[in-house]
Amino acid sequence: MLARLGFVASVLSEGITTSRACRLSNATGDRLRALIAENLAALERALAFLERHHIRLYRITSNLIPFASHPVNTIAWWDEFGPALRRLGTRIRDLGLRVSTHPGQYTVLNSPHEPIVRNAIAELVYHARLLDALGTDATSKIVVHTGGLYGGSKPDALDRFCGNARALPDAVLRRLVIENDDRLFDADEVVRAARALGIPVVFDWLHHLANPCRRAIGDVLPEIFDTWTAADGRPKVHLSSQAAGGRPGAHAGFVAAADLLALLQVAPDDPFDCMLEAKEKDRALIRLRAELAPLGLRELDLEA
DNA sequence: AGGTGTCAAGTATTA
DNA sequence: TAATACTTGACACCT
Repeated sequence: MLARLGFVASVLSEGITTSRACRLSNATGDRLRALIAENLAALERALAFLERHHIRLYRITSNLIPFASHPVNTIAWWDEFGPALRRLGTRIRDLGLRVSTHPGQYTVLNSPHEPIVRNAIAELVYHARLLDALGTDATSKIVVHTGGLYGGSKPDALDRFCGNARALPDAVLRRLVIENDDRLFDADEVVRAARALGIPVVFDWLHHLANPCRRAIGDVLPEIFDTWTAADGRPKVHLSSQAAGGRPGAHAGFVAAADLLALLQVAPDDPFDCMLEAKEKDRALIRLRAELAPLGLRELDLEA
């Protein structure tokens, strides 16, 4: 059952971007401060948009604080911008909004290379610090992939992931969730690692189509939903449609209602949150809603 | 002002 | 060994 639809970062229909950035070569303290202030102000405008459209699921960009985990950024931004962050957090809570983050492809916790793991940890600590500074609860998640193979076996790669994950600060681990990817680790493999760690799994529909697990997904999804405890909040899935003509796994601009209907066919009856990963962002959400309405399908939380 | 090459970071594939 | 895709937008330099 569909509880909420959400989207990622920019609000295209209002030209709001929350990820102003600069090049490393001109990342001075002043420049970074100005960018942070701009991004936080943009996030506030994004929240107003979410309120107007009764959208209660949203992914905050990793670029909100530029170079947050890079040594060039020595700003104690969580202090300096603490009041602004707390204000945003209060707004988020008042809206009943569930926010999450999704560190990018360079955050690889299972790398056999120590400096890369160190950087991944720094990036995850940044994400946790951001969500903590907003004062969101443990239903605000940080979504990561499990990483690469490095010419070795999948069990070894997942063991390395679990070992490094277990050593993370609790502030990170309580928010950490893992997602099936479109090339290596399928839904079934990821759920086994997640159970070993006691953390939830975000199921990604398009990744599953590109990289399906051996077992029937209808049998795996109940196990995935079960990884979400009351403290973690509702199960969350990622939904996108295949880009026509793109390589398998490439995101389309919009999300086809048929993909959501197919997901609902195989998903358990429990309510879940659904993050749309589409190039057209908020426009994709609005359009999908419009396509669902005639089918008598709406988000459960819109009733409340 | 607009067009375009480039950008912190990793991994894996292809040439 | 080197280039490139992934995904992605946005900067920054050039015309």
